[in-house]
Amino acid sequence: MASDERSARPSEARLKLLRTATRIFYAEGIHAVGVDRIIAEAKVTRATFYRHFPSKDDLILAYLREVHRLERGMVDEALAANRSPVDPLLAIANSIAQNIQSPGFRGCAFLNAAAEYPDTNHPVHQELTAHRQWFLDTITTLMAQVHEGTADPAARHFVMLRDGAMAAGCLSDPTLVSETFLRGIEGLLRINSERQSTEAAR
Amino acid sequence: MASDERSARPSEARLKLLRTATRIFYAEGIHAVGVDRIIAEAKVTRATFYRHFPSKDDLILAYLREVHRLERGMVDEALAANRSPVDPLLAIANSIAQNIQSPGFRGCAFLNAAAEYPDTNHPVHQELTAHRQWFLDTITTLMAQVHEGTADPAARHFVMLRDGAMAAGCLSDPTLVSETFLRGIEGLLRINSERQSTEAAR
DNA sequence: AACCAATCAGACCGAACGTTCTATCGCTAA
DNA sequence: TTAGCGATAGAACGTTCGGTCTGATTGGTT
Repeated sequence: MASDERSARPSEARLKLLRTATRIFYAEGIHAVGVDRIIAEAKVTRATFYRHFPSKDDLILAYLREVHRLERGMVDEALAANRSPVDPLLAIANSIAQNIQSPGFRGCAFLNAAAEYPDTNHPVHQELTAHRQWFLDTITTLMAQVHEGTADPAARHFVMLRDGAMAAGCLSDPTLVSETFLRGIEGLLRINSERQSTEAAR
Repeated sequence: MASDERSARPSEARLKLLRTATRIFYAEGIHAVGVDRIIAEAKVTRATFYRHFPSKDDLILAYLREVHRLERGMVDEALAANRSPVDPLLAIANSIAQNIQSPGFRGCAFLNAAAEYPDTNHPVHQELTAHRQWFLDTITTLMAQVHEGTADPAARHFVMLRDGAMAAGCLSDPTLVSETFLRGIEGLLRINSERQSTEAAR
């Protein structure tokens, strides 16, 4: 039965739409680009667009989910090549640093979206909040394997450095930002490994 | 001569416009709010608006300059009560932490603007870049009084933590974010003070 | 051959966008 | 008093916004 393809139905047009939207939304912002622009660059008609996405908001959500999928893939790669417990964290940090230095880097898609959708009840805001929670949870789990006692604050520290690096990466020299970020992560992981002795005095 | 008031001419209407724009732009974003909304809430007519601001972009620039003025005032306060060299840095960090926890906090106005105006040639982008450079320079100068050798990377580290804290402050628990931020700053300043002995081996 | 879903082409909708216009009002200086 | 000027009010500009609708054309399945 060839008609039973509801699991594998990428629908060429939908793919083009999503690819185009991802590129333009990330590069130029969400409110700044209209539906006309996207269907023009995707070489697709209005009717086709509204067949696949009931509204622009649905396309925006699909865009964020696509970026989430890509980032999750990056994390999974770092997880797959895990030798010692701290390696995945360093691998993720290196991946972030590499991302910042890559051409066309425009910051964190989710932080950018948060700036445009401050209303916490808006689906877009909730989508990005969910992504951030997933990332924090992932880092916390990894951090717990380095030092259980301070996993939570250490993970929050990691994410804070990441957020700062991603935010500043396209506003000043990406190389310097990456260096600062990696130095910060190294320091964080070093302190977290050494803390066992000093923390006992508290 | 009462006509010679070109230095002190706030022009009630202009003040209302700027105050309203600052409040709404910061709370809801820039592209998301139109001129209609601002003149309605400021209780001012279109003609009056366009008398004081040639275009919406000019109002946006005035908004950013206003926020810059406020932040500069905060830094000046921290500078005024300087006892030891590290005190101003801690005062600034505390002020940031307090800001994050204050009601209505919506992140960094300049990072939010950067998300909406990625074009580096746009006046708005250049305005926020100038602000960020000023802040980095300020922190670098202060950091140089703690330890000259590592002032530059330490200042970048400080700013990165600030950016991360400001970005995340309205996306998760502000109290936790503030704590994480202050812990990070404390660690940074402590390391920077202790580094003299360990850095010699490099 | 007949069908059906997807795509295309493009006119069309009301609303909102940033901006300009005309005209009136109220104050102050000459 | 009057001339001038900034603020007021509000209609209107043309464009773009997100979204709908009609109708023709395609291409694979039955």
